[in-house]
Amino acid sequence: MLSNACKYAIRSILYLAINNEENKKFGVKKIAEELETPQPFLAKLLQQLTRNKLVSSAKGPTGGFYLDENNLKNSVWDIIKCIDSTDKFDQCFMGLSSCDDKNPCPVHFTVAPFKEKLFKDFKDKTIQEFVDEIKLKGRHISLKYIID
Amino acid sequence: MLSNACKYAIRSILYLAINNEENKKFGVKKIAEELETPQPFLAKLLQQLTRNKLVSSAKGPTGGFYLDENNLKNSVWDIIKCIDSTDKFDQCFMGLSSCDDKNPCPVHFTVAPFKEKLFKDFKDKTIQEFVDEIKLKGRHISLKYIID
DNA sequence: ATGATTGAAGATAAAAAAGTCTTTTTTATC
DNA sequence: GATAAAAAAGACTTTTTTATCTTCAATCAT
Repeated sequence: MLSNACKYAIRSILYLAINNEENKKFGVKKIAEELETPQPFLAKLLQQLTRNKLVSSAKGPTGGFYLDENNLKNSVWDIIKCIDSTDKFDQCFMGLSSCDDKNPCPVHFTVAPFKEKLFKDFKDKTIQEFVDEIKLKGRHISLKYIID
Repeated sequence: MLSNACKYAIRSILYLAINNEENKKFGVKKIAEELETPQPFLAKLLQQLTRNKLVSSAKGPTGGFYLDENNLKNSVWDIIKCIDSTDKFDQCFMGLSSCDDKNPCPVHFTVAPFKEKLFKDFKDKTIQEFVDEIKLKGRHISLKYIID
């Protein structure tokens, strides 16, 4: 459903949001290591996110990526729009060009409520709200410090 | 989640199952037209399905593809295994290499029950049972004769 | 000032997925 | 038997996705 690129992008932004502190920035190297993603590929993605104002950046030593107040007001949906385009979410699981409650594919009524829930997570919440919930509920977006 | 190839394959088999009649066979051209899929691409897929005994075929004039009794005992899951491999279903929606109830990604508890339901549809039912339900409940797998 | 560090940008490469084309083989029918 | 219709097989092409590499620009620290 989501491309690798988009997964990396979402997790990067969540990583920045979770570790967000006044004047703290993170280099590509650090982020790529934490999330276990290919570094140069992630660099390109962060550039794209920065161009689209989903992430903030500073060059030079002590530079890096971070989220400002406005960045935190975006949604996960905005990230998907930026990297993947959201077409896939409208498309039928079975590949029918038209699939809805009236003319449902065999799994339509399994997929539809799932999409509804995802939309609630991705569209309605800001990044800030999203990570507040992540922290509250103990979700994770990196694999480096898993409790087993 | 499913590749185009796999969607075409599933819908082809469902098409054959729905229209299954003693001694009735369907050529690639017919199936591709009905399902609105690229014909030569579908031909390759049907070959692959035939090699793997998910579909039966007969060459020569009056030949074509059809499902025999054994073919109807397979599941949609078998088709997915044949065309796509089922790895994607085990993978985390966010791309984490380990994501489960203990160490869940932010959308794990949204995705997990959805997968459960899909598995019930795809793993537990035979093609025959699947299409019986399709007929009973009025689902569709082609787009050509949609009631609007 | 200047050099080290970090992001920005663009070109390029590799791999996977999607799709096409051509030739061969089988077989029913005339 | 010849012919035509259909699947089988394999090579080939195109597009998309994923990933890398190299050069340039900015800027902090000394």
